[in-house]
Amino acid sequence: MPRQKSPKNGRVGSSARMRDVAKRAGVSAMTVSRALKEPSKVSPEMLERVLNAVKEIGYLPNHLASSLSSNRSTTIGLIVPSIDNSIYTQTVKGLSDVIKRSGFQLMIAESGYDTNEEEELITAFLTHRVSGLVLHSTEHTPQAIQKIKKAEVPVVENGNIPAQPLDMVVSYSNHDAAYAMTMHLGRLGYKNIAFASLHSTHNDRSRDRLAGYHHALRDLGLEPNPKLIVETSRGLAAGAEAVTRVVHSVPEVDALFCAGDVLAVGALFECQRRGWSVPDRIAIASFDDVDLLRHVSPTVTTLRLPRYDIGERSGQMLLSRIIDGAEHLRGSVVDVKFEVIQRESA
Amino acid sequence: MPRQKSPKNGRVGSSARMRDVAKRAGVSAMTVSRALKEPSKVSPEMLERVLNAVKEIGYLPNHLASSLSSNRSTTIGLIVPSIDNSIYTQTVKGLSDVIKRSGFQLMIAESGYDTNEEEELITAFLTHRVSGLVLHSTEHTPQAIQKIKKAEVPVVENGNIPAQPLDMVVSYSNHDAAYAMTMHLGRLGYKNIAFASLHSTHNDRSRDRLAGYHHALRDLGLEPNPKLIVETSRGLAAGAEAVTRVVHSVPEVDALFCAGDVLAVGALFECQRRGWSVPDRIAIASFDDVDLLRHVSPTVTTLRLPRYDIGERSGQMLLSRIIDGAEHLRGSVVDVKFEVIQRESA
DNA sequence: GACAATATTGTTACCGGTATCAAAATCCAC
DNA sequence: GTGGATTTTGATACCGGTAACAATATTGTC
Repeated sequence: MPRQKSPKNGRVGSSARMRDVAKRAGVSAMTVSRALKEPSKVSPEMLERVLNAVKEIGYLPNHLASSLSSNRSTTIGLIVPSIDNSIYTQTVKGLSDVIKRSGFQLMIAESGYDTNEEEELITAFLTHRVSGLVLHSTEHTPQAIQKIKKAEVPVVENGNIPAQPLDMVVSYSNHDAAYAMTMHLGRLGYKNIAFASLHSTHNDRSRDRLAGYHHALRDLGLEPNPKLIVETSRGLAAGAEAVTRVVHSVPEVDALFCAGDVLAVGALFECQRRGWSVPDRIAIASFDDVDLLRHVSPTVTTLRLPRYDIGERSGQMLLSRIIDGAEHLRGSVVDVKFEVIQRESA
Repeated sequence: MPRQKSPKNGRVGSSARMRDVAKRAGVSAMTVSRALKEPSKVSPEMLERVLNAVKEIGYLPNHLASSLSSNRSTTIGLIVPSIDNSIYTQTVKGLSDVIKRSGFQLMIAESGYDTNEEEELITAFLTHRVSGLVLHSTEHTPQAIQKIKKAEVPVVENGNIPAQPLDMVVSYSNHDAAYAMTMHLGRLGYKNIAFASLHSTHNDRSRDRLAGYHHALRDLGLEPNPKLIVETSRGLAAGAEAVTRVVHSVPEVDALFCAGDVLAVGALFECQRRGWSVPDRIAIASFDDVDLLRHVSPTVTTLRLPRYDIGERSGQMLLSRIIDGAEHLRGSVVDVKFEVIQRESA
């Protein structure tokens, strides 16, 4: 009779093991495992005995052991540039809502718009054996790319449509969106359209937006003017500053396209302080449809980007790959729709 | 000579194991483990050989195996009522910044202000063997409490100062904060102070805020008037609605304390639409110092709650318990400071 | 009622690390 | 140079599950 295998005396009262449940139910550990994971493979009476024992003992399965043994985990890693930026939180929520339904857990980390930081986080996630990754970025270090390829983990990139996707992509095109809004302003008759962007993020998203702006100017037959391009930082104050600077260098400016964050609101407040009529003195357009833009006066013309949907779609595709092994999704690029929302400010 | 123990043919190219590194470096697996975890316990030349082998093979340690074997994990679970509410994201960032430095990972989930949902998430986190929990809530189901106690996991509660803490607490007092702001309004001479709160969250936080408001009225010698209390939903529109409703039922109202979310901004916009002067016709005060409140005109009087600090402090205390076994922290309650920020709106 | 097919349960080895203790190497003082 | 203390390395069992296969029970068919 093999006595207690583990002579460990310090077993914490906390964690009952599967074999404890098994003993209590008078079955083997394997039957317990099956009862919990594939109830259909177990006879009804066994199932009941096991479930009772689980409840009596207060057994909590150990996901670490389970994942290690079965070589599959139920965690998904998400890396966003910034955790406290409302732009990303909607996407996070979309993703969270989807994967929660499948019993997956989300590991979230923040890269601070830094690809080296991102690489470290990817490494950390891989050591935790996440079964999928969502990267709200389309720029990565070569090492990061290599590690991901080697780990053979499905990945979704968000935030832009990259020229060379890592794997799957769900995003709008920053180029196309900026192009659409600039064209919209041009068709409304504005001739001196300024462009404000965030200098803190010299990434492909900013560059593509700027390219879209230039592309639209060309198609509109307008002369690009470097003085109409303002780089600024984040926040309401920065939006105000953008107005000040562009008006100072180009007094005849008649429209300002704020391509990021809440810049447009800051710009609008600055115009109100100056007593300027928007859009008569200067039109204002924004990039993201934050709630606020509908409630200020005048209401602000902007782009509607389906940020929640992007998270949701990303989650669905990732889970299809992980759970159903949907290999046909490998490398697919979903270019989601956006639309220009015309309001009072332009 | 024991040949390859595992006859498994389908080893994915992805994951080299510690023993692969060991073989390459010509040492035992145990030496590799020590070289990576406790380099001081290994001779310099061994260390170098191991690190080279790690690099050559591209070895990524397996945290699942490590945690299982050592019976300690490096993940921390965080449950917030809502992922996309900016109020919580600052706390999340504070926590994230701290634990990232220690190499811990954050698992984040959203309870939707529902204690049953919270219980499920707590269970899920415990199956993942998180080494600590942060709950942005102070109300829990009895089962949730029981599971946490049984698992013997350190916990930090945020969001309020509960009468009966689960373990550690880092928060401001909702009662005291609402009391302070109401007293402030009273001392400024306002007599008919209305109170707007969120009906969607019938939790202890809302109740304590209301209690603080009543307490202050009593101390100010003001008669409480049920008609001055408005319950509303979230968002800017709700703030506007609060103004409309309270003015309709109590025309002589001279101050509105918006105890949540961005209600105050919505209320302010509504006043602007009506052409009312703030604070002459009606004063407005808010509960949280969101950036916006400093940029609208008039600027809005509010409370400054150290939300980032709360996350930071929570992380520090949790890590002390986990890493240093700082048992003296068990049950400690940190009542963080807040302050009234007087601006133009009151 | 006999036998093959199927469903149910159990046994054993292993997932990839680490705790523990034993063995070997190195150090130090006298 | 010797013996004991200390440091460095290794062998082995085990963490708590599951895959794979074996053993047993049940079912269906003619």
